[in-house]
Amino acid sequence: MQEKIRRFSRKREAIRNALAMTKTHPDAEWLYCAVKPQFPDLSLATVYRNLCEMKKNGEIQSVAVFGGRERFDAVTENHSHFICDKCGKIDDFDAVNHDGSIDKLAQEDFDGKIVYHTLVFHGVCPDCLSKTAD
Amino acid sequence: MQEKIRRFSRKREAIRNALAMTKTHPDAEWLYCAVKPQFPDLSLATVYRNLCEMKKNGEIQSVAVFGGRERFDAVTENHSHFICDKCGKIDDFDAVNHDGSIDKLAQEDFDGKIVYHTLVFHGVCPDCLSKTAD
DNA sequence: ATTATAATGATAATAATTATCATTAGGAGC
DNA sequence: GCTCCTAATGATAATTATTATCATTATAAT
Repeated sequence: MQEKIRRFSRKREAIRNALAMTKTHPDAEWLYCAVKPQFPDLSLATVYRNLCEMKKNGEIQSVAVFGGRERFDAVTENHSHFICDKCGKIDDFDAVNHDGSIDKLAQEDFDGKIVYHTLVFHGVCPDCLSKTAD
Repeated sequence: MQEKIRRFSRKREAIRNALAMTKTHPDAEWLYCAVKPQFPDLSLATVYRNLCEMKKNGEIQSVAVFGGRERFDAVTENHSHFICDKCGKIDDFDAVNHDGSIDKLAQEDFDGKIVYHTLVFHGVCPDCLSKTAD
């Protein structure tokens, strides 16, 4: 089967850039709203399509699913995340150092193939903590 | 507000046991099918309700979401997982040793509250690898 | 400019999960 | 045992994120 040739798309670029520019690890709808002003004829389906494709290509990664919504990250280098289970905020979490070596370690004595890993800390963020202090 | 008293429920027990007895890290529907023979009047809603509640209580944990379905684990002690991105199989993955100490490490210099973490390796399982070998 | 087809918009379809509400059952008190 | 309160449930409708469909548009090679 012939490999599909990939064409340039200004909307895909805009979606990619919007994702790269935020640290909120947004979902599809957030990105739709972010790019919509620049391309008023943007369709939500296009956002989903491109996110799915860029993810398959390894250009972006899926960080977590919160409240049934998939959340994305333009940074594909190894880094861990913190997710607040109260408000759903997701932050990069570099306090715990871990690089690709953990994948190599996992690969030893394993017959399958390790491609990547996710390390996600769950808890309550500072903001929600102070609100809960009743 | 009065704390809701929790009553015993034989169906909840059956769901919990079905989850404890498998190593497949199943989703709600799988558990529904597993418990249905024992309780023919079981409703899928009951499975969802109890999974949600036991998760909130910390009795079980959610391991990952694959193909839009949430997958559960009765084991709440720290252990990592491997998920095959081809077939969705999820296995315990103890090759990489990590205990609760990583949470303590993460907690240092962090103003929020760390509750737990998930470490999930993604890749292709041995079975799918051999099938792909064309 | 012509042409092939990748990408898109609009929307219908799908599917997992949640909400609703009338009914059933756990368990405390008698 | 029986009564009562209400947690738990079954059946099903509603919600909602995501995916599929298909006619139209845009990319880029010639």
